[in-house]
Amino acid sequence: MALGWLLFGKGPRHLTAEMLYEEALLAKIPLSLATVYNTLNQLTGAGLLRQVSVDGTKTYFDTNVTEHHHFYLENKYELMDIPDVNLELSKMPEVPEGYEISRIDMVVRLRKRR
Amino acid sequence: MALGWLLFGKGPRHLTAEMLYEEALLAKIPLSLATVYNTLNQLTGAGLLRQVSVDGTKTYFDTNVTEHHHFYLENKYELMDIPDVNLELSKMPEVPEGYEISRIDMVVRLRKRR
DNA sequence: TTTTGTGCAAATCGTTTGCACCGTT
DNA sequence: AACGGTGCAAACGATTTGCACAAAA
Repeated sequence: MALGWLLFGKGPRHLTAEMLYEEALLAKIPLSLATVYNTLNQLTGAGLLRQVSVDGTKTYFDTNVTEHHHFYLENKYELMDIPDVNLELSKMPEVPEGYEISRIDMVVRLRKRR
Repeated sequence: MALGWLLFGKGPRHLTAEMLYEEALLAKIPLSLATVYNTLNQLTGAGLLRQVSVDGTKTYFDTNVTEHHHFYLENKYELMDIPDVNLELSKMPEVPEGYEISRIDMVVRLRKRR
């Protein structure tokens, strides 16, 4: 419950288990990292969170479960929703026989311009 | 060297460190998993392989380093290049101030049609 | 007393690192 | 004798699991 408030209490967010764990400690909610993981997984299973995989290390959880894509700021290791809704594919790839699309994950990786 | 032959000896491939390790053992090339990882990382650094992150667990390495996207067969945990080259974005999202696009990773997740 | 829910210590698993070994200069 | 390259045992970090404890039935 307490984690739910932290997660959904202030707008859309992208966080890792570690980040939420730190927030919980700051908010004087005593729990272990394992509990944070288990909670995040349960919420994901219930369709309240969406997992976003960016680079194989940390897993991000997104409180925005609508269909959308992400910017990844490589310098800050930070995710942002891509605001432009009508960013669309001009042409869907033809899907192999016997399969259907389950989800499209797009990550636009951004680096600081020098 | 031996790993190079396995990797590039027979067409474009998508494999994990573990998969290449198994192949090496079958080919009677005695080495450790750590060596496979180190070799894959060196080849990636040299621009001969491309890392593809699909779901946060295993990391895939792709021998095709040209710009392209992937299908992910969820039932077989298998990657495929998306053949249709002209799968393009109709509209590039406007990138936040001070940033430029470093790379776009798109994974179209496929499930078996029932 | 049994059953159900909750939290976490310890285990697991993919990956990286420090260092020992060996051939070369 | 010093140097450079190679391979791997052991360490590491993110995540999962089995189980102990507690509250409810």
